[in-house]
Amino acid sequence: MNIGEIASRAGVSRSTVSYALSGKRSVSDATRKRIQDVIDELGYRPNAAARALKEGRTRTIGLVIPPASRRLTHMQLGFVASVVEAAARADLDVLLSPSGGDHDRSFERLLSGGRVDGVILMEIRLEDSRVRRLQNAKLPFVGIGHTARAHEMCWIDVDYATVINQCVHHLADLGHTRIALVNRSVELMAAGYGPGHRARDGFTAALAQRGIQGIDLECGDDAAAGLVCATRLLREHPDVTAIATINEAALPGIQRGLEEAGLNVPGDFSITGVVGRTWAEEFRPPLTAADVPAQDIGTQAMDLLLERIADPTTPFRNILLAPPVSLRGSTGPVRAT
Amino acid sequence: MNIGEIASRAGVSRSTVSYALSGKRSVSDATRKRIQDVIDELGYRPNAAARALKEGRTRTIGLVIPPASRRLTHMQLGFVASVVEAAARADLDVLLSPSGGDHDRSFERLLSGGRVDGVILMEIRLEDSRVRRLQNAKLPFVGIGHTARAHEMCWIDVDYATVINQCVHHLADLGHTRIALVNRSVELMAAGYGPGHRARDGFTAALAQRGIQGIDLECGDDAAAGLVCATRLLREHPDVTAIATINEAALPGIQRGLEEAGLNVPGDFSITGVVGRTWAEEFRPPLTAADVPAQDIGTQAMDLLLERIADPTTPFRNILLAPPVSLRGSTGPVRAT
DNA sequence: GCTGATAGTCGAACCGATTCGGTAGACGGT
DNA sequence: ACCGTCTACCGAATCGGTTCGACTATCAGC
Repeated sequence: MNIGEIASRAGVSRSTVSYALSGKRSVSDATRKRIQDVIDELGYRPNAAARALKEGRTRTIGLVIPPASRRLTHMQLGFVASVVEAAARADLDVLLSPSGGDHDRSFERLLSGGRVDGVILMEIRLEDSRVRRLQNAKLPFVGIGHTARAHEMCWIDVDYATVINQCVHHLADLGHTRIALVNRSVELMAAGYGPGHRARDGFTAALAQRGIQGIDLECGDDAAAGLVCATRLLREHPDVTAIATINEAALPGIQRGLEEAGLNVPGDFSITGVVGRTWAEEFRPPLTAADVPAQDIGTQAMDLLLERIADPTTPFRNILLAPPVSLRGSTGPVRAT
Repeated sequence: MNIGEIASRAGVSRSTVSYALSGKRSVSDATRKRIQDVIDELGYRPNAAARALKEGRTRTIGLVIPPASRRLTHMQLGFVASVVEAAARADLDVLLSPSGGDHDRSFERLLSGGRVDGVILMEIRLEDSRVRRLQNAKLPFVGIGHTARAHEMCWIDVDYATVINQCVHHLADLGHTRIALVNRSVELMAAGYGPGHRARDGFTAALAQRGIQGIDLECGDDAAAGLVCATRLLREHPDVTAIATINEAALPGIQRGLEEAGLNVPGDFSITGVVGRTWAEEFRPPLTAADVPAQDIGTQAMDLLLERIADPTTPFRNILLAPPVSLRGSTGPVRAT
């Protein structure tokens, strides 16, 4: 069932049906009604591929998420949810591509001719070949995260350096002088994952500013790894009294590790995190954390993308967010010994 | 840049380029190489819309998820992740449609001509108009969940009735005689959300079988609601000593409520849940729960869908899973008074 | 040397929409 | 009566692939 079928049943030409639907030219009320009746009766829906072919756009955007094997953090989930919601508001569909590596077939297809009108890229590494390939494909795209060369693309990102810097200052203000940074996984760090490296930079800078010492740890992205990491930290560095982390997924495990070691939070030990807003409250005790407005970030990424799709020649815009640290129950003054 | 451009640069006809790429007719090695060189040089990729138009299929499936406003449970997230992964393995793309209601534009687009080859539908209600609309559109689809009329469609589902029944029996075995069911939200129940109603049925049946009494509660799908729900339960029904719940999202709040009331789990109070596998371990204490194999379910849903796409006339298959209750640390014998 | 099979290629039709140019008829102004 | 303007509609081209039928050249079999 195609537009020709509708046209012949309504006794008009195909172009008239098209104009009746799009309203781009005038069609008499009588004709329009006749056409609409036929359409309603047959349940006709215009073929999306044909329309996309002719119009040269698909009204679909691609969203590149971390590979399915890796569980999304709450923050990433917030990004995905808000991008999807923003796309729905703009009457756009979202094509999901779970791909991290270079030669991911799903990513290949995204690049392929006219599959999507634009792409939002998540979990970007400092050196990320996907960026170059999107540029080569001349596909408008926006990053949630950015590469080492900030100027080469349009992005929105959390300022992990500043955020971790603030966390360390907060802990130092409370008297902590031995602080550990629990970073993302060894693999991600080795792959040059931006937030991890920027967090490390912010951590090192803050330590220097306060003249205190820190332990820099990498930790797998799940609760089990967090438990192992916390346990080892307490054993190998018993003088550490606080953790700052950007590793959301490890947090429950870190907490469990502290608990199993008989440490009370915040009485004996302090933790700060960087987590999606609304999630910090779900910890016990509620987590002192930089509350990342994941909803806003997804929405703004979508806005940036729409802008680029509308006019691909606009200069790249970069948005860096450094949400302040919200004080909750997981940090306190260092215990008097 | 289209196939004609490649053809003329390689000095062959468009059809030869097509055959060189698809391999459906023989092309001499020399010609194939010449074509491939031009393609590599120009970075040509066939237009997806044109191919879809001609072939009559898009190699894309639609995944209907709950509206973006509602946060996905871990279990649902597991479904999404595994469907996406399974689709990637089958070289299919996934189009996301966040839609619960009837007249969701994103769902409309999914139905529209040839947008997707098939659909996986999540969070199905006992009466769900989307099912009828997919049937009318003659679009192959598979439900993760099912309607009141089990025979009308192809689906895979968790047997919430049996699972909750088992939970209650387990609690009763431990001596609990006042058990509360914490169900999903009032809104979902009112909308006829299947798992909620089936869980209630299983709960009622188990109570009758054991000759004990229960409290049937509805609870919003987040931690805050869980806290409120638990607090009120303890106040209004102080004789209750155990909770069985299918409400994953409320669990952290329920735990907090018990904790704030000074109740020790499992010493004073027991909890059982129905949660995505791997998540039960992340609770403190680890949650006695029916571990839903969300990964398998997504994968199997995909298999069912591929089967239906390949042959839409196959009889509907229905798969009902009742994962056994895994004993962990959140249930124990009722406290001697 | 004739026939038949096969490999390699081309041209044209086709998928289902959109859109441009054209035209018939109605209507108003002069 | 003539011209210009609008409205309402039609026909054909077009988007970029795939695929069928046809054609040529080559080679084997007899």
